[in-house]
Amino acid sequence: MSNTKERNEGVTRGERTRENILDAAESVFANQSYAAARLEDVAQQVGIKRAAIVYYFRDKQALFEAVESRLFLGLIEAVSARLEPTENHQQQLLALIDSCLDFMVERPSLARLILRNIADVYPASASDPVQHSRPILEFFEQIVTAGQASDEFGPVNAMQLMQIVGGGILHYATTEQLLGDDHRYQMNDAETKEVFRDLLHKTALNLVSNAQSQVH
Amino acid sequence: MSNTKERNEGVTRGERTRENILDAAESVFANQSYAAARLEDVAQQVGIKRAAIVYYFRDKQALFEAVESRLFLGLIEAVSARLEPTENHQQQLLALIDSCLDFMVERPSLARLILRNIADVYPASASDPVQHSRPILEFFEQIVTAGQASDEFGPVNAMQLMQIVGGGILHYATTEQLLGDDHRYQMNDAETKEVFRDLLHKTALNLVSNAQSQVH
DNA sequence: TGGAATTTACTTACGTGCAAGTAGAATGTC
DNA sequence: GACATTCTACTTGCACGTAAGTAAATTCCA
Repeated sequence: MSNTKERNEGVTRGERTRENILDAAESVFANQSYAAARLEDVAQQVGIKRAAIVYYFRDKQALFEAVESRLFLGLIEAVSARLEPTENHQQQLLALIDSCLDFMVERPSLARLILRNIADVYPASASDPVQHSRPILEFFEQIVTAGQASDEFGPVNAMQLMQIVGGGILHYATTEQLLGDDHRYQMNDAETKEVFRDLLHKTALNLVSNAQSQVH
Repeated sequence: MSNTKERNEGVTRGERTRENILDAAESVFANQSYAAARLEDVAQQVGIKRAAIVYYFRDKQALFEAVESRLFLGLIEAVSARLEPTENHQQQLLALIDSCLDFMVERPSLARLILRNIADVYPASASDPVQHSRPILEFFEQIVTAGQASDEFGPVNAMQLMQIVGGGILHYATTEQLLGDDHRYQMNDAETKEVFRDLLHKTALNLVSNAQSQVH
């Protein structure tokens, strides 16, 4: 009753192994490119032999896609849960930003996969490189469009706004160890994260505001 | 006189080949990860055999680092040229942003390499993943710090500001073909680029402004 | 209920292909 | 003719995929 092994109701050993493989593969595929990632490392992290992976996933490609799907589904679920439709488009926009930020900070593997998908002209996954991101893009666009229709937002280009806000989130979630000893931060630290969240909010609200640009 | 081949004053055949290899390698390394990139493709683009590459670059690694250095040096040069020191930190900040945006749009290969460097926990290049980016980071930080010292800027975190602005630039320069048929844009199109530049300016100025955050 | 049949969950071992690297020959150029 | 440049032909090694084997768990059935 006390330890985890005994209270996994109806979860077979195989199902656990499968999850373990996915977890390991997530970190392996996040930390290096698809081509550089080795199934040997995945197996080693799980504590099984490489060939055993094939028992659960047809090949490297299938494993990768399973990892990708699981991550994106998690994101979409997390975002949807926080997007209870409101009349207030401003709050929806901020909720979308918040949920993305929180999820990426929680599972930076996804941020890394997305960076790679963007950088790769021939992505590791399927033919359509944004098939998984699309729902998020659409959330974003719908909110902005709706906000503009109700005259709550000014005429900003939704995709450009997303490039700035989304770019910020992705980089916040991936450059933790990268900025040199003097600027290293902990993306998970509550204080740090809230400061960054405020910057994102400020940016988003400023860019969708109806006020005339102060530039020029 | 008219074509480029004829007016390379004192540039030997070998030097031209070397440049051609670098050009080809730049596109090959930009479009896919280091591990996925094939020297065969580089050679083919140049119109030589793979072994000939070795005559100029010791191995794949050396070629990659040459490509990386050339790109970063180009950026640093372009940025420096536009950063004539002024009293006005605000204009310096905008000049830095402008020069980065222009360079990335001109040579999106660099943007892709940077995205990979960020995503990779074990980057393709040397041990220090930001060795090449550092000068830019420092420009950025110095400008913000100086602006704050002179009370021109408010107390924003320089690195977080950079994550947002820099993230925006990198994504603008790399997602041209990615946003689906409905949102495809041309990053080089003057009009489109100016609109995006304004968003970046607006964002940067808003975030460094002394005004109290409107959020909360 | 206990032994046989079957399935689950792996391991060991091998084949295969691809891309990098290497050596030396051939060709071009001044 | 000598040096620079490029090619042909080969070796090496790695990582994937695949096939065959096995122990332990589960199910079947008299």
